[in-house]
Amino acid sequence: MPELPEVETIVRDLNKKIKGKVIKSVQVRVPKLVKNLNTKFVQALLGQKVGSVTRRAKLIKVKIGQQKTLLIHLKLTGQLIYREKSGKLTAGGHPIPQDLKDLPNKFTHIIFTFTDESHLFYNDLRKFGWMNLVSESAAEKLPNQEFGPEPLSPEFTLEKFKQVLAKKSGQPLKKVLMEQKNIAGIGNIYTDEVCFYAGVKPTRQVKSLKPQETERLWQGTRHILKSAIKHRGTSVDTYVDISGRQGGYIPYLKVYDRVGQKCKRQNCHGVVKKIKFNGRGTHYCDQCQR
DNA sequence: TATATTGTTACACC
DNA sequence: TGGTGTAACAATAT
Repeated sequence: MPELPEVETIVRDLNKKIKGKVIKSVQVRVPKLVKNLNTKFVQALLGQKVGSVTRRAKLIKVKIGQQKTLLIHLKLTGQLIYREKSGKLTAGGHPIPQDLKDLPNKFTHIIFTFTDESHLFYNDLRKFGWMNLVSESAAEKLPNQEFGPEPLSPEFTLEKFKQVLAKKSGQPLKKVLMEQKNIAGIGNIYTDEVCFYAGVKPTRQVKSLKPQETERLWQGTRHILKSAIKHRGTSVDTYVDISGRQGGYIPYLKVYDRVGQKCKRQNCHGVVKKIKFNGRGTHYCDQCQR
């Protein structure tokens, strides 16, 4: 499921692959995935040149022509897959999920074709994702009302993190870390991983955190997100990059999806537990997380 | 067939 | 009015 590191990986790849290409055709097979869909959606895209691709939280922003931006949210199971004209997937020997070898497949809902006959496929098993074509100015303004600071930006200092926590001192840690208005881009996987890094249970009340724990949470947020980007994200579900390759961060997961397995902390003999908390599957080691 | 899945949002409530 | 907490929602696999 794409969170900040997975979306960042996709954005970087899109910049390499589709920036500068001109849109030749757009096929919308499942209309509900396009917000404000009308005849102008396709019309406004045709013949336009793709500009730079950026990210805000888990939202992908694709500049279209001079004045428009295409917003894309992958939600749980959205995939963007880029394919050259030949249609052959060249992942350099990496394994490709069977259903991605031959596209479009039954989960392909939107298809962009560029003038060089390359394609960008939007696949979505659950159909929870969406895209929306908006004016560039709207794209610049809107996200800043919806999202807190980017955790990897220079503005996300320890002081800033403390301020965010101070406003939510009565809430449980996990809830605060996952709320996009507080900090942008962290989802269920990386929340659990950050809490493990800091040696703190995700269920802790924010106001109970000691200064040292707060600092480790801040460090952990930055360290883990950076590391996950370096390894091109985590594929626990359907996530793949735009070439169909899975992310390489799975071996580095300490608690997420490791229920019943031995704690990876040195000298800790605990076993990873899984509970339902804040409505979500939550993983931690109760030996070394306090 | 019931259930789990998760990011987002609608909505009830104080 | 605004903050908060809960439930609903999307569709599918198992």
